[in-house]
Amino acid sequence: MKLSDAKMEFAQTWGTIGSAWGIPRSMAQIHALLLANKEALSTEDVMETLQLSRGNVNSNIRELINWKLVNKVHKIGERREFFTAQTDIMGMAQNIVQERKKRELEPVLALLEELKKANLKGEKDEVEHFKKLVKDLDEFILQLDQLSEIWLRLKDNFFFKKLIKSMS
Amino acid sequence: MKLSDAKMEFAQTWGTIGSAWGIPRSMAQIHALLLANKEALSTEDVMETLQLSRGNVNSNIRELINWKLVNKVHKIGERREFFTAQTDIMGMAQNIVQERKKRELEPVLALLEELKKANLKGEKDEVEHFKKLVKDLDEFILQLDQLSEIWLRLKDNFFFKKLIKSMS
DNA sequence: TTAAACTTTCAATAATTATTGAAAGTTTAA
DNA sequence: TTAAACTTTCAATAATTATTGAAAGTTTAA
Repeated sequence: MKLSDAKMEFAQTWGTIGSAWGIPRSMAQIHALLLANKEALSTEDVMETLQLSRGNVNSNIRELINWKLVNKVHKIGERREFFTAQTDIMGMAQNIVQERKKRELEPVLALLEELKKANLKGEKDEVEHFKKLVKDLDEFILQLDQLSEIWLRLKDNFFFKKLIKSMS
Repeated sequence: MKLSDAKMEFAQTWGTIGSAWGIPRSMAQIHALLLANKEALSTEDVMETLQLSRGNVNSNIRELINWKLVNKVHKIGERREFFTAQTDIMGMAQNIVQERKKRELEPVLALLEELKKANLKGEKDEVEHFKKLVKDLDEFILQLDQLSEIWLRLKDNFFFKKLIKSMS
């Protein structure tokens, strides 16, 4: 199998998975392509390989940079910019989790806060049920936060890793 | 604030969050509505409250049942079926994780397996880089599995919870 | 059986989201 | 300065995904 074919297949699959998780297909593809290449690529390289338009590649790369998944690289003697993906996979996952937390967890927390404060008018049983739901969701999100702490530890704490394993 | 308004707002927000995570908006809305209601609701109830068509509500409820997030309820003396959401939030999260694992993790594993076996032809450095990527992703997925183990423990192991906390 | 009550399916359509690519903007070298 | 090299923007359009609702299917009670 040719390396370039392997790269393409990887980019394709990554794209499909990504779009199942609400990440734009071409953003995921570009990310995969940069992950798969040791050398930094230019916008033009990416356009050609993945058959995407300039605008698309340009804005998706910028978005990937926002997510801290991709870095700019300056090559001496070259005008245009090149890009590489963060190769530390655990760090990558960390960044994705952080970004999504910021984007999606915060609105939920705001809503829960509002609903907790509200003085709800309605049938007693139903009000109780709803209040419990809000409380449970709040606890749930707290646990998510705890879990992301563990995740951070797993990344670089070998002892902790072993501990987890031994408890399984 | 009227309880019914709180419910609607909750359903709306849940729908928005859901769709950011690749879950169809109306599926998430229906789920939220059922979560918010103590009493089981009929297809008709949901249609009316969320202003959705019969077909939409019907198939999304079936999908929610597939995900084990919603249960059928038979009311005596009633022909039609009623539905409630699983109220155990941790169990709910568990089910969501499991379902997505099945749907999206498995295809990645299959791809990685294939790429690991492949005899890649190409420039040495680049091949090495790519092989490392495949290996790293494999390890990463292993860790995700471990994490889901921890998640299971967090759900009902108070001691373990404390342990984690004490290490923070 | 039958017919009313209810559920499911699925082709047509609407709504949303991603993509294009030309034009405008910016940077650099000379 | 200028003009070539490069990047960014954004309105138009394409592609995808969700939704509708009527028709077909199924179940139940009598």
